[in-house]
Amino acid sequence: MGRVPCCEKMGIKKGPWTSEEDLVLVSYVQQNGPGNWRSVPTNTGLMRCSKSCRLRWTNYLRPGIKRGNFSTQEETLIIQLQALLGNRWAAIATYLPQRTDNDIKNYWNTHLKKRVAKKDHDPPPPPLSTAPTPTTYASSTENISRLMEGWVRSASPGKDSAVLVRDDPIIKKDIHPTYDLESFLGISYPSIIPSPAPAEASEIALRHNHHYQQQQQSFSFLENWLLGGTTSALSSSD
DNA sequence: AATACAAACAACCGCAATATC
DNA sequence: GGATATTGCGGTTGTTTGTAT
Repeated sequence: MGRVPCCEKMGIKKGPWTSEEDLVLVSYVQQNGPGNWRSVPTNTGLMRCSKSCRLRWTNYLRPGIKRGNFSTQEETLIIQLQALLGNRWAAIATYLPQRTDNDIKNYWNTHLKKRVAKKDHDPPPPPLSTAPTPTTYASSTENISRLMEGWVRSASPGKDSAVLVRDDPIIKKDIHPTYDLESFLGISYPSIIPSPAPAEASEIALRHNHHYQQQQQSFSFLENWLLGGTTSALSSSD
C-alpha cells in the first residue's frame, strides 16, 4: 500500500490564500494549537490540504514572524551561514528566529545569490555588530492585522472570527544555535537568544522572552480589535 | 498608454525523517 | 520490527508587481 496523499485531491483549493481563509486558520490554531494539521481542513471547513494549512501558518501567520526588508546584518548573516551550511535553510533560519526558512530561501535566491556571485572577488563584508540595530520586527500582530485589514473591509466585524492569542506554542523545536558557529561568525544574538548556555536553558529563555514579546504585541492589537477598537487598532499597528 | 520583460514573493510538490500504532 | 501517518525541508513553479521600451 502506497503512501496516501495528505488529503483528497478533489475539491482542494490551491493558490493564494484569502483573508477569510487566513482568519479561519488563525482562529483554529489559536483554539487548538498548531499540529494535527490533517484535521484542520475537516474541522475548519477550509478547502485546503493539511499541508497547505501548515505551510500557510508556518510561513505567514505564525506569531513572531518578521516580514519586510532584510537588514544589512541579516543579509550578511545569511550570506555567511549559507557559505557555511549550504542550502540548509531551516538551519539558517534558526539563526534568524523571526524569519522563515522560506523567506530566507526566497531572499537568497532573488537577491543574495546574484550579489554574492557578483562580488566574489570583493572584500568580505564588515564584521557584524554585537549590538544589532533595532529593526521593525513585525509579529503575528502585523501579519494578522494585514489580513484583518482586508477582511474588515469586506466583512462585518461582528462575524464570528478570530480568537485571542492566548498562547504561543510555536517555538521551533530545533532552535539551538551552535555557539561555536556563533563565535566563528563573530556575532552575538539579540537579547532573546542567550549567550552560550546549555541548550535547554537557552531554549527556555528564548521561549519565555519570545512568548512575552508576542503576548505584548498580540494582546494589544487583537484585544483592541475584538473589544471594539478595530479601526484604531489597525491604524496603530504600524 | 500599451506591451514585454524581470524581479519578488507566495505557494506547491516530492522526498526524507520522525512519530505512532 | 514493520507499516502507516504526520511533519519538516528544499527545490521549483505560478502569480503578482514593478520597470523599461
